[in-house]
Amino acid sequence: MSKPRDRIIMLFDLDYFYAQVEEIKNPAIRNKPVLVCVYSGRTQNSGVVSTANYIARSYGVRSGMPIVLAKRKLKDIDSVFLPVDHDNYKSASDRVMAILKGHADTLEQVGIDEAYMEVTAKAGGEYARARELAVAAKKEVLEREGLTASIGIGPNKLVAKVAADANKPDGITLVRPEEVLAFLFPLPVDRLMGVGKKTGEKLEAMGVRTIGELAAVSVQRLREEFGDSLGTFLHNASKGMDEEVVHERGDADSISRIATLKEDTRDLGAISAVTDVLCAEVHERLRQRRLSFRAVGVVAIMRDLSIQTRSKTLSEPTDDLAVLRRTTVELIEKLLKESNKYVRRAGVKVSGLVAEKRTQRSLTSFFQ
DNA sequence: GTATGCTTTCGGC
DNA sequence: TTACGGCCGAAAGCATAC
Repeated sequence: MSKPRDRIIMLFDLDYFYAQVEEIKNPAIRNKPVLVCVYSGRTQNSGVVSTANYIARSYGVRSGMPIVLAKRKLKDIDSVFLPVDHDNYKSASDRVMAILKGHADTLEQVGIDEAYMEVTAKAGGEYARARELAVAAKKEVLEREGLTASIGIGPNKLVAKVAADANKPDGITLVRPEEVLAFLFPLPVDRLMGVGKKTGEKLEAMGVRTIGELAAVSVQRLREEFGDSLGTFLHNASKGMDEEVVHERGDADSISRIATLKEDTRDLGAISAVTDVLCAEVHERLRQRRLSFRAVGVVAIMRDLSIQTRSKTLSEPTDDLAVLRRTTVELIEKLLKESNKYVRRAGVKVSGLVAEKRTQRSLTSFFQ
């Protein structure tokens, strides 16, 4: 068994990304609360805040907050509400990621505004040099794109991620291996990636609030409470141990579209009318990437915001829009049969994506 | 028992 | 007091094959 060499990993995280891109596009809004929103189209202000700048956050506005609630928090404050402009954010993101590649051994983009950077070789294994790389990356992104970012540096992805969150916006946080425990222990457990609402509440009930308190619980106890997988993960994470490798990611391996219905309904025809459009949009994206799909999934977000999904794997891949539509309707029908709730939003997803083979047309269809 | 595949849920951004 | 998007990947949970 060979011992893996010590790694140095950075997490690069663009600050309040969508809102920051909007500030660059229109600098006049920079000194006001800026909220980039997803408008669902159901009523004038139905939808949620996707990203808010730090001025808006100082009034209590948060990502995922209903727009109407954000409006209430900003009553009588001169604020800017903008709809998402995904194409613009994507092109800014692409340019930033291209810059980051030049500062890393390996770049793993996560979402539109974050990337893990393995810098072990580039930094020669030295944290002081890793910091210089972080400074250089931030400088180049600021000079070329006008965007600030926050960076965490540590011995693995888990520590790098927590470190990046420790000093935002426009910060660099470096945690050397010998500093990991002192850095993590005072922090609340939910700062660990993988500890969300559910796990956080369960830990709270066990009297565990901080990462240090989590580290004091035996791995046996954690495995009893959370199962082998999550229990082992929590134990390792509490001590800042993580072996996840930084790997470049290819294109997404699923394509999905979802939309909010004009009104809640259980009518198959009304829902199909919407999913037919979503299917066509998914199909267009498949066509652009020259892909066939082998699995189809539907999702329904019900009136009470609970989520139901159904999916079906086909016997062989296809690129046929009619098959996509038919399968979607079939799955929605099944879902409605198995739930009595009203549907608020409906979505379609294809997965099992494979490079399109030359479509083998049957003799009958060939002669038709 | 282990490996693999499929469906559904969870949760980050 | 309520309020409420659109993506994505990972993992859980279960079934089947060997």
